[in-house]
Amino acid sequence: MTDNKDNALVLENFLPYRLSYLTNIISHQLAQLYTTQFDITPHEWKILAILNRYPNISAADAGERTAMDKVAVSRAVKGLSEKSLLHKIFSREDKRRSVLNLTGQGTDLFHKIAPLVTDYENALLAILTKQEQEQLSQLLDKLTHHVTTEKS
Amino acid sequence: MTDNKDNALVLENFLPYRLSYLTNIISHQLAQLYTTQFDITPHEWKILAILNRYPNISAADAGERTAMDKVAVSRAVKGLSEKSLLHKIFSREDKRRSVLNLTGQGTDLFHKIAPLVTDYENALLAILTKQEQEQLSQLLDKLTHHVTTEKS
DNA sequence: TATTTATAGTTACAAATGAAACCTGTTTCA
DNA sequence: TGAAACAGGTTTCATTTGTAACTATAAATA
Repeated sequence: MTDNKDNALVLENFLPYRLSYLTNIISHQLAQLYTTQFDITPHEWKILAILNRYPNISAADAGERTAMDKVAVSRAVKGLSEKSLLHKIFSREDKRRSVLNLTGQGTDLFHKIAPLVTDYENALLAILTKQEQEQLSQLLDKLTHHVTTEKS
Repeated sequence: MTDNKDNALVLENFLPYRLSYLTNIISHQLAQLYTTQFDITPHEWKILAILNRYPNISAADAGERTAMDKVAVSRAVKGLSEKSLLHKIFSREDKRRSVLNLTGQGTDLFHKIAPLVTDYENALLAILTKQEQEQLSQLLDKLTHHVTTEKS
């Protein structure tokens, strides 16, 4: 597969670059939606969202589901906890393992932010046809599956 | 089991999240390809690639083409320069403006790294049909155009 | 049981990043 | 002209992030 003449590498046509360019803009715009109005970081928002969806999970579980590393999770949990947005205890069966839950305030905040980000997503999707949305979803699945299962 | 009546925000279905997840993995794998073997950062690699393609451009031009901010460009240029991979002069017409070029060593390094990253891209694309590759390209264009023209 | 190995989470330190201040040189325009 | 505004690039400083070391539990094994 190394049959390329390598000056075929043109950054603006290069798939990883194009993906990264798009993603960075979207992530930044999305973060703007809540960092400006609410005192919460993107990492904290992820944890807030995953705990709304899956209560009672551990920090490790949350990291698994959000693809965040454990240090980032630990810091986000600490931040949310200090703002009284989540409640942490340790499991009685396994005292190493945390059990995380949103507080009432945390749930309230989630419900304030969620419409903002879903509106943003909807605006994005609205420029695609139903068929294109489906294509995009399948392409992302296919690529994600590839890069997560392939080993170097 | 999935009690999510309040709204539709489910992280694992959320387009910006899925995009970001995929992109982060790809960026990381890609960086591994050259950071382990060569003493060069991702920012430096971007500048190396863009200068191979467009010699004699300024730092501002390079930033424009790579979507890097000027501080990141400045540091990458400094790093490459210290490794004798690029040569910087200032324009005679406008002494503020830099004129950047790869050195012989810089060009050599580019030609070592380029096949690695294009092979990676090809392996990614190989799991898609020609038609899917075309779809992906069009979808990225459409989304990118939308998020860059819409004012935030 | 005692010893080692592994897991969950935190902390410490170093490197990367971003925002703003800071040159220096160029343009604008009264 | 000459002050003000602007543009290209660099530096500074505070924040974020990632890697590795560390604490404490739990599981494996011998």
